[in-house]
Amino acid sequence: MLVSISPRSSEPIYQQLYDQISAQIIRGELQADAPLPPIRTLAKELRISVITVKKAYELLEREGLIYTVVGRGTFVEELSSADRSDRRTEELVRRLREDVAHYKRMGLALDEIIRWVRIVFEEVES
Amino acid sequence: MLVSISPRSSEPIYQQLYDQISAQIIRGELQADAPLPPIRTLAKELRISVITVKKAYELLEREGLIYTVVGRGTFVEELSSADRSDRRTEELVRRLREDVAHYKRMGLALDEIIRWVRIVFEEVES
Amino acid sequence: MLVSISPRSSEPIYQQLYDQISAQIIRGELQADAPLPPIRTLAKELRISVITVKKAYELLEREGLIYTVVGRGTFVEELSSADRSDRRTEELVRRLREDVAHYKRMGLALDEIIRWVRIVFEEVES
Amino acid sequence: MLVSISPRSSEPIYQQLYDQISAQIIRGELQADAPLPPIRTLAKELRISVITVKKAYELLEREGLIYTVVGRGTFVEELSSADRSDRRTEELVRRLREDVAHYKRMGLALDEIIRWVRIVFEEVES
DNA sequence: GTGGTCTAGACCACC
DNA sequence: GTGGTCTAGACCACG
Repeated sequence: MLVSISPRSSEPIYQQLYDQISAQIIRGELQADAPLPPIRTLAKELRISVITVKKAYELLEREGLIYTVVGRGTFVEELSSADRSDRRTEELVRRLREDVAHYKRMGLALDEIIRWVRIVFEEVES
Repeated sequence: MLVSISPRSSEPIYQQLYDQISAQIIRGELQADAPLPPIRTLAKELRISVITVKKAYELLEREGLIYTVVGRGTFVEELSSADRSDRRTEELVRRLREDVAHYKRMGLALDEIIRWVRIVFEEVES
Repeated sequence: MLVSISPRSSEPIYQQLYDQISAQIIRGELQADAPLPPIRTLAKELRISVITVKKAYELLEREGLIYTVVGRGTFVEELSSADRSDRRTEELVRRLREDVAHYKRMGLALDEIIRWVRIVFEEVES
Repeated sequence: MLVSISPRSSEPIYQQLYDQISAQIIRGELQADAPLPPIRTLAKELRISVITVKKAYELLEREGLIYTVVGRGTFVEELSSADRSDRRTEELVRRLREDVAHYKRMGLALDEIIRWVRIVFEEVES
C-alpha cells in the first residue's frame, strides 16, 4: 500500500490518508482480506502521530471498507463490484456537488467548466 | 450588490463573501469606484458580525479588488478588462487544479469527470 | 497658494493640507498678512468637506502660522526668520525621529540609511 | 525570538510585531522551519490579545515569510538569501520613498536630510 | 456617518 | 497542546 501526505496542506492529514486508502480499496487495488500496515508502523513511516492514523482507520472502518480483528490487525473488507461502484459514485458526487456549486457561484457556465477541466486535467500530476 | 451566505457550509463565511464579491467585480458587474455597502450595514443585513464582513473586505483590498477611504467608505477598484480576465482565470485555475487532482487521485478518468459535472450541474442550487 | 491632495492616502486629508500650507509659510513663500483662500472656496476647489479644511486651518492657527479676523478672513502670520527656522527644525525632527527609529528597528545601519536616502531622493516626485 | 512593543505608539501593535518579526526573518536571524511562539503564548508574554498576535502572523503568512500547520504551530518559511535581500530592499524602498517624498514636500534639500538623519540616529532608542 | 484597532471569550478541528 | 472562526462590544480618528 502506497500513501503519501503533505503536512502543509489545508486538508487534514487523516483525511488525506482516508482518501488515498479508500480510493485504492474501491478501485480494487487492495485485495479483500489483505492486511493494512499496523497503525504504529504507518505512523512511524509517515512521521505523524499514531492518533492521526487511528482516526483515518476508524473512518475507513465506519464506512465498511476495512475491518479489525483485535490482536491480529486490520484488513480490507470484501466488496462486491456493485458495492465498489456505488461507493465510488456516492463519494464522488458529494464532492462534485460542492465544487460545481462553487464554479456556478463564480459565474461559470457549464461549457466553460468542462473546457477548463479538459485543460487542467492533463497538467495535473495526480 | 447581491450576496447570500450559508452559515452551515464548511466554507468560512468571510470566504463566501470574498468569493461572491470578487466574482462580481471580476465579471465587471460592479462599476469602478462604485461604493460597497458599509461593513456595519452588510453585517446587519446578513445577521453576522461586523468583523466577519471586515475580514472579507480586507482580503478583497489586499487582492487589489477594492480600496478604502477611511471615513468615506469602500469602493470598487478600477480594473482593465485584461486585468479582470487574468484574475478570473488565475483564481479559477488555482481552484480547478486542486479539485481535478483530487478526482484523479480517486481514480477518475477525464470522461467520467465531465459526465458527472454535466449531471450535477443542473441539480445544484447555485 | 497651491495645494493638492490624494484622497486615498493613509495620511488624513486635513494633515495633508496642514503639511503643505505650513511648509509654504515656513519657507516664506507666503507673505505675512497675505490672505488664505476662504474655507468654503478651498473646500469646493478640492472637492472635500468644509469641516476638513476648517480642521487644517485650526491646526495652523493653533501653531501660530495663521490668524483669523472674524468677518474678514484668514491671513498668514508674521514670522521672524529665526522663528521660521526653529519651527521648521522642530517639525522636522519630530518626524525624523520616528522614521529613523523604524529603520533602526529594521536592522539598518546609519550608512545604509544614508545610502538609500540618496538613491531614493532623486526618483521621488516630490 | 525577541519582540517588544510600545502600546502608546501610533503604529498599531500588530504592525509593530509584523515589522520586527519580518525583519528578523529577512535578516536571517530565524532559521528556516524554526517554530514561532504559539499565538497564545506570545499574547500572554506581551500582555496583548491573542487576536492581535494572530493578525500579525496572518500578515507574515500572506507575505510568504512564515507558514502554518494547523494543530502543530507556525514556522519560518525557507527563503533563499537572494529572496531575503530582495524582500528587504523592496520593503525598505517602499517606506523610504514615502518618507523622503514628505521631506521634499517640506522643502528639505538632500544634504539637510542626511545631516539630520545623522544627528537623530544616535539619540533614538531603537 | 465611515473604517481602524483592540479587547475578552467562546467553540471547533486537528494532532 | 496547536491554530481557525466567529461573536459582541468598546474606543478612536476621520469627514
